[in-house]
Amino acid sequence: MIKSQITLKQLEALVAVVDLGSFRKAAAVLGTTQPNISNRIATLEQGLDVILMHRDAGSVRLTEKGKLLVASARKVLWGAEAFLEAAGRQDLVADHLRLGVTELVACTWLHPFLRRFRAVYPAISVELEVGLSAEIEKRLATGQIDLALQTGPFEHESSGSLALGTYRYIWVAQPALAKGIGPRITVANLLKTPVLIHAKHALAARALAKLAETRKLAVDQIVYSNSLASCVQMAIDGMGVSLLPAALVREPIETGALAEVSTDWLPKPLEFFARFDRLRVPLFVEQAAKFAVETAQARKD
Amino acid sequence: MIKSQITLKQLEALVAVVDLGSFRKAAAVLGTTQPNISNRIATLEQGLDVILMHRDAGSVRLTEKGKLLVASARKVLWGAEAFLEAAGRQDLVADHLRLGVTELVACTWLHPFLRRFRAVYPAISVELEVGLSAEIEKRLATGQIDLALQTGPFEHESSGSLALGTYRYIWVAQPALAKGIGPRITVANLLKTPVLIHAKHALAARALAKLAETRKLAVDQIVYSNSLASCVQMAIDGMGVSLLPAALVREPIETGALAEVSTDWLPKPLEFFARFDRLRVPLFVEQAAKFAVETAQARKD
DNA sequence: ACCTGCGATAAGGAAAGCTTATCCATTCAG
DNA sequence: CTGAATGGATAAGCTTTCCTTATCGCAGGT
Repeated sequence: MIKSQITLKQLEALVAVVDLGSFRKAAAVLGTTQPNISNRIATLEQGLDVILMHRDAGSVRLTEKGKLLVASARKVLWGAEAFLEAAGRQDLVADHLRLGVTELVACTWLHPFLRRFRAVYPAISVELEVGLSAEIEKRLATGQIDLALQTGPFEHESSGSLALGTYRYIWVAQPALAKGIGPRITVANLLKTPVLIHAKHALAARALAKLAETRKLAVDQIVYSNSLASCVQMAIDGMGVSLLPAALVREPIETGALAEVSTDWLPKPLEFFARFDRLRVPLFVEQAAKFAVETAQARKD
Repeated sequence: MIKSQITLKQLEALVAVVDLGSFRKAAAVLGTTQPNISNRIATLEQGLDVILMHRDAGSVRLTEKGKLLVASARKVLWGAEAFLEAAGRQDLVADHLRLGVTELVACTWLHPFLRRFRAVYPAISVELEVGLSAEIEKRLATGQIDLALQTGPFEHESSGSLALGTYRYIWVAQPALAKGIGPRITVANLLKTPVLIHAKHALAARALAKLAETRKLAVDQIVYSNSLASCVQMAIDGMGVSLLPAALVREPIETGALAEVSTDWLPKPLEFFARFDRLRVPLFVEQAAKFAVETAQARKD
């Protein structure tokens, strides 16, 4: 038995204030008024006989004890969310999923993934961020996002990591250009035409550069683009051959906008993972990671 | 955010009803009235749109979903208790500690242990049970007690287990009897007088029996007692020599009521452990186990 | 059939929780 | 230095929830 009138609402108010840095914002998010939040925090403090935060007009700074208690309060709320899940009422869990994905994910199965997630968690708003895998990893490590759908390898380990499958590369070019190059050629020949490649794919781009160096190949021009979609477009426009994940160019190949170029060399396939911090994150994030696995599997090619 | 007005009180009512098997008892324990409990459960059910239990006058049976949710509700409440602990307000956590101990513990450091525990958790009532180690282990395995202070070895593993130290045995007898036997003798000679031994100490009693068998020793009489205190008393009364944990006979030896008998054989020391189910139990049980370690250490001899 | 023990229900009152309106302190611009 | 803007505390009144007392209907045991 708990001989105290602490309330889930009070704990909710506490973490909202801490996360948003302001009573008024917390009130807005929780759908109530600032004085009410003020009251919940004050009641909590009185009930515990503890000062949770110093509020000098314009700033809210947690006390040491406050920091401790916020962490503990989060666990209680996750437990409550898990309870609602167990009751099959995910619709009553309203929270944010801060999601970071790479462009390849965004261009392939992100949409069906989000549909699936929203169907199960209609009340959870998704804050989406598309970026380079390295950027996303950094934000995951600093706790700025909850779930990362990104490519390996990683600098830091994360306590939760599910494999999403691999994505093979292919060389593609505008059909006219491809025909000019011929059916089955060597990379040596390929490099005599401009190459469009995604800079961020550290592995693929570096592997190609190393290959050119060790084999002492002549290189016409390599265009690095931070945007995969741009690579596809430039390839379609006939600017050169491009090394791209097969999944990304399936549609332009089917419509004849691009043609595959067979060569004697391809980089290792990309490996994708759903990553999160198992200790720091509510249950629905883990669930979202599982959805990602299923969605990615279904879309596999 | 939780878009539901589930309340800690509701969850508390739920687990109380399940644990006590009755709305009225739950009301009594939670310090309120039966209609109030009725209301809390009903409100919870309506809020979740779930039927938690069937109540045919005179019996309360959980539904399948109910069982699931009770487990989840417990976790939330443990989280809330942990929150109060983090706030340094253990006094606001009122619960039961169902404690099983062996007689040796009860006769040595149980009291200081309980004092220590009550000082930190004044609101937690302790339900104490003294029994044979095997009995206690069984009750721990079936979830009827939360914490066991018992001797190894164990039939089943438990997810939480802290070593409490070892207790060596010594042979003792009434001083007059001890003097008659002599200062340093063999077990062979010792067994010619009646031996008082604690049946439950499977290891010690069995070791002695085996020794007698392998060495083909003549045995006068072995008295098995399920009560350690009785062994001590019978030894003091001069009924024979007794093999007992040293800690238990320190006081009668100091007052001269008993004297140690040196022999060429002693069983292996008793090993004590504090055991609990880490997954099933609130935080204060783990804390209690730590107190047991410290208390046992302080009393070590 | 009767008594006993259980949970559900109804009605009134007590105690929260919430909102509107206002106040006071700090910060920053001009 | 001043005035607007921002952010939290406070007061008063109202709404809602929660809790208690009293009573009912339903089963099982005798």
